[in-house]
Amino acid sequence: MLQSKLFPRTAKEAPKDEISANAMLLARAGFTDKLMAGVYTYLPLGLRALKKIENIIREEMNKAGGQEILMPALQPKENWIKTDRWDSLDSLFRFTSHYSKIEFALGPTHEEIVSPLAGKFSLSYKNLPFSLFQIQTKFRDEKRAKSGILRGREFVMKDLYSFHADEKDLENYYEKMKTHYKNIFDKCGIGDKTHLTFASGGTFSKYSHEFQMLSEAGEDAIFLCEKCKIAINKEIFNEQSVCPTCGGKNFREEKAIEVGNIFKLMTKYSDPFGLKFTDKDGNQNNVIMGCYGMGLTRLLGAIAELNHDDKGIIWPESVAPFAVHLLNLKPQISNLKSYADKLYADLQKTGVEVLYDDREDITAGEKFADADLIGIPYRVVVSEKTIKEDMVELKKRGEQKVKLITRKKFFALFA
RNA sequence: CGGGGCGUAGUGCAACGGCAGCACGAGACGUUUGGGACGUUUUAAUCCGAGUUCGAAUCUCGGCGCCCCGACCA
Repeated sequence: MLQSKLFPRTAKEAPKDEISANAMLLARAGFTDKLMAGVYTYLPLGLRALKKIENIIREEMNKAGGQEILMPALQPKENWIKTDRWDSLDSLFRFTSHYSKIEFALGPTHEEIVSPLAGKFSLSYKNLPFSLFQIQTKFRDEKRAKSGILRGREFVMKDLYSFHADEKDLENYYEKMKTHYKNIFDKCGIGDKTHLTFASGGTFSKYSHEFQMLSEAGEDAIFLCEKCKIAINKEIFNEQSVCPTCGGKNFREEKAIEVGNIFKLMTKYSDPFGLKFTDKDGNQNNVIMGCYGMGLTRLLGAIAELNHDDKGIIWPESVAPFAVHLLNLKPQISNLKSYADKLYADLQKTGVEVLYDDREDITAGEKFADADLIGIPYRVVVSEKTIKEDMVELKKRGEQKVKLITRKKFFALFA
């Protein structure tokens, strides 16, 4: 991608109404644009990063045996009446068609859709277990949208629903899903900071689990067990201050961002929708369900929140919108231009994603500042200095040292 | 939903009740070019509606919007 054509340009100052680090940096660097409170456009750089996260999640959900589907965001009132959530769920967006007077909801989650969906097809124990997931835009009428993309009224979420013949099978799958979630956070570069957290299970199981990433920007308080590094959330902590995993009693209170959560739904949704299966003996039983959520846009914000300095974002390689930021300090000098153009073309041929700062009449300082702000992992500089020695200058974002290496060595990094 | 703060060029900030100004950005010309360069010049704004006043960006009331704290968040 040529930076001279990249929409939009970066901004020196953050919008005055953004306070949180993720929102200020993502806005300045041109990743996001706010349309209204809690509603954001994902610009080319932001969408690229979001797609990286999406693919990491999709790959892991496929490994978990999930089958990807796409359910409607526009949903009929009746489904929500059946579960009593039409009136009770504050965050449900509801509206009426001007023509037919039919009432609709905008989906904040999809138990009300996926449960009857599964129930449309006669299930036997032979079909179970199976799981369905989607990556889709959700709508929640938040009382208070906040912290940039961390809590939005419209956001992108992965939600997976699993269907089982008995509780034991759900339990097994649920445990496996913890590992898949951990893999995702590891791949996104926040594994070290993200802790499995015991949370209230509601009326159907003792606990649910959250995945909480330590951050001062977080809105949740968790209590981290000093012994096993598993956490329990405030609600649970008030009831019992013993670690459910290791029995430890020493906790450290931390602020954290909830980047995922998983629930055992049991029959809470199969019940109202009559989602049953036929067992070996020909009896009809309720399907046992689990659900597993993860906010992609929130994850993007959390990663930016965790990985930045005063100059900009420091993207993990797995999530960065590009792998290499190629800076030509003086594109108006023709041999520098042809050298950098060739490097750009060769990188692309090798399959390296590269953002090429080919802009003329922009000072070197501004190019460096933009590179720091955008936060692409590898910065490669072409200048009179480097071309003289037929070397490229390489610097990793977040590190101080700059080194001159041969083209060959540089390309070997991406072999 | 309770409390607090704030709405002025594209962005960030000024302006005692009395000519809306500065910087950045964007455009033009020239000089520059390894950490957000310089000169000349052009461009562009008072959230909406009432009220008080000779006169309102400024005061009052209402609305709308945004941010923060809290509550809430299957």
